Amino acid sequence: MNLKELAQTLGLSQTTVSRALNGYPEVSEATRQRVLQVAREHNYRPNTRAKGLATGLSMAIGHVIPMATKHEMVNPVFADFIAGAGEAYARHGYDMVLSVVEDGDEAQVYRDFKARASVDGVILHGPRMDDPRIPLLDEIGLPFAVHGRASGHTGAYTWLDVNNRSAFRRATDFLLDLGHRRIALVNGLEFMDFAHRRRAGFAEALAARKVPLDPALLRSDEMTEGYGYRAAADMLALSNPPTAFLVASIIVGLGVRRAVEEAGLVLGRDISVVIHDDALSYLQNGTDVPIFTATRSSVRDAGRRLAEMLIDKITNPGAAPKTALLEAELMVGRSTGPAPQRTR
Amino acid sequence: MNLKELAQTLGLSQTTVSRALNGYPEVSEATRQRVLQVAREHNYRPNTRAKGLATGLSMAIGHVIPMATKHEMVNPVFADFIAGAGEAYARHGYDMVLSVVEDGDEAQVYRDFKARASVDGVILHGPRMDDPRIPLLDEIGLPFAVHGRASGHTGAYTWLDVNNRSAFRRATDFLLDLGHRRIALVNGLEFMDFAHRRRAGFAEALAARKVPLDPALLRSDEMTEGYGYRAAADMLALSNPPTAFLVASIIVGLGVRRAVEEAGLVLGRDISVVIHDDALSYLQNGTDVPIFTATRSSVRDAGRRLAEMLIDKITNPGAAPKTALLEAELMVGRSTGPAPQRTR
DNA sequence: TCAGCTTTCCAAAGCGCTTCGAACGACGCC
DNA sequence: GGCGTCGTTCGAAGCGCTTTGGAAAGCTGA
Repeated sequence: MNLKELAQTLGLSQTTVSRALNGYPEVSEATRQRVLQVAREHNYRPNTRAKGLATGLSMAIGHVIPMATKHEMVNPVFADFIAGAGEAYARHGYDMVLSVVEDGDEAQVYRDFKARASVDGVILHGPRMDDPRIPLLDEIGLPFAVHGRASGHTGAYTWLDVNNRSAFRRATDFLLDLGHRRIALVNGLEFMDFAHRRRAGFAEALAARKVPLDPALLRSDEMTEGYGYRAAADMLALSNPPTAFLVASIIVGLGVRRAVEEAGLVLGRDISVVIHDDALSYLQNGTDVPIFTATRSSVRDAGRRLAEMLIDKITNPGAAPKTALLEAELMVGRSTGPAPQRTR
Repeated sequence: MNLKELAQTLGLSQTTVSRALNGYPEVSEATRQRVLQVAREHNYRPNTRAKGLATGLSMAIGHVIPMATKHEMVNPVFADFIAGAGEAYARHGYDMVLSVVEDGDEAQVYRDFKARASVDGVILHGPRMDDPRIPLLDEIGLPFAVHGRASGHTGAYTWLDVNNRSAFRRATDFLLDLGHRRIALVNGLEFMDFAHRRRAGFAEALAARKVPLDPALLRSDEMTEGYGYRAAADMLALSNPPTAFLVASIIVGLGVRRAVEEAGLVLGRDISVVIHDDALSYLQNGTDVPIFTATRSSVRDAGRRLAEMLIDKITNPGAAPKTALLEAELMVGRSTGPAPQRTR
């Protein structure tokens, strides 16, 4: 059933039917109701492509999923982010189109999106320090919103980020307050902007208390369980091991826990661990008392909000870019405790 | 730059340019080269919607992500499946469109996909026993391919599945061979087809050895870490606890391990655990020796293959539906060992 | 009654592409 | 020389929708 047929069965012109369906005022309430009624009966939906062609809008938003070629790793945080964004899109009638792409080929995908006019805007994931994609998108004129920020980029753009620096500063302070002095940072890849900021927050807190930062206690890699395990196992084997770990994600945290337990140590007594928790739906950090003490910020929520911000930007192209900086909650769980006395 | 402009700059008709770009034979090699050259220089890409409108194809494939309303849970396996499928789509010039939807509203999404002609086919995720979506898609005439199968559905359709029954039968046999007699099954939700088949394989193996199946050792729920923990903790507290666990996924397995270790038991010595491992990129089951003994089958690979199968079906609508049954590998890791003697 | 509004509806153009049917030379053949 | 054939190119219709610019009908007030 297309518009023409629908108009015929109604005995009206396409114009009137189209207007009735799209809420234009120049059609009487009576005919509008009649049109809506019959359209519903026939489960009529306007053809997306025809509508898009006529309006010049695609009512779709693109997400480019970069795939780390190194480990063929897909960021597990995506699933939840996209679930959140998807809710917002559904509410506003947008489709979500995904493009999985090898790490370097993103630029071409954005150019294609624009040239083929297949999306009205894109969400930029995993921004790096001084991310080249931001000027690129500005240049090709594709509206975008960034999940995170890109330090080093001057100029306004729409973004939503967790305050990673303050979160990790607070987490470090928390461990320092418990008496820990040898604190390890098991970070993500530090060319990623969020990891860079986390490290800054960590360093800041140590410096404020004049606690030296030991390079032997810094790790940075892709956030897998195996990485957490190896990093923690290595550092626990040091002659002067850390008493606490600050860990980039719950997945890495699971690896750290494995190493701790394999070393015969007890989490929350011998070794304290604070993670950053994205509140992933399938890896909840405990239901009652959190397993891990954590800086917490829902990535699904971030998806929802950032999608709204992008839609807003698309519908009001003139407005100044909006930004949102979310503070993470610091939730105390069972993985932290006072620093053990120096008897080990 | 659109076709009209491109044709003008070339001094050719749109027809000729279009034909040159789409590889039709009735254009001389000389002009074709010239057209390709100039098109490349201007980074020309045909407008997706216009092309789709003209051809009647959308060159897009839909994925509906059902979101369990109960726990707002998003299946973590998606990320990897989609990465695999995305590769195939990219290779064949298809876009991937995602729709996140609450558990019950899927039917409407499929109807919309068809009515709006926004996709050429869909991938069906997480089939249930006797899944109503299969007849629905048949009825509305939208090509589809199922990741998994739906027992109870007669009639041919395109699917790709892991042989869950044989995988779990073999895993159970493996544990039985090690002397285990009290084996617990920490399964997924059993109205899901895969979980149902796994349970069947498990029961089959026990029956073949005349080992009674104790209902107290059966659990079934959404596959989260917390579920694994609670299920294992509960069962370990029984007066007659299991010596081995057969676990639905690595995430659930992590929870089981937590419970085992919290009970002061050692994995692979006191308690054996076999998981099903989807080879998730961010939760690798060890790099060298697997942490968990596992039945293993890459879900990313499944995504890649099933996407190819669907594209094949879309391009050859006449052909009989293809199916693929993958055997999981049984990989021995460090989480299993001989059943402990009855001294505990 | 009639000009002047409103209200309600419509015909047709246009979005950017594909594709059918036809035109136009050039060529070979009888 | 006329005719069919082949290779190459083009004009124009059509995909399903929105939207502009009217037009017809109904109403108002002088």
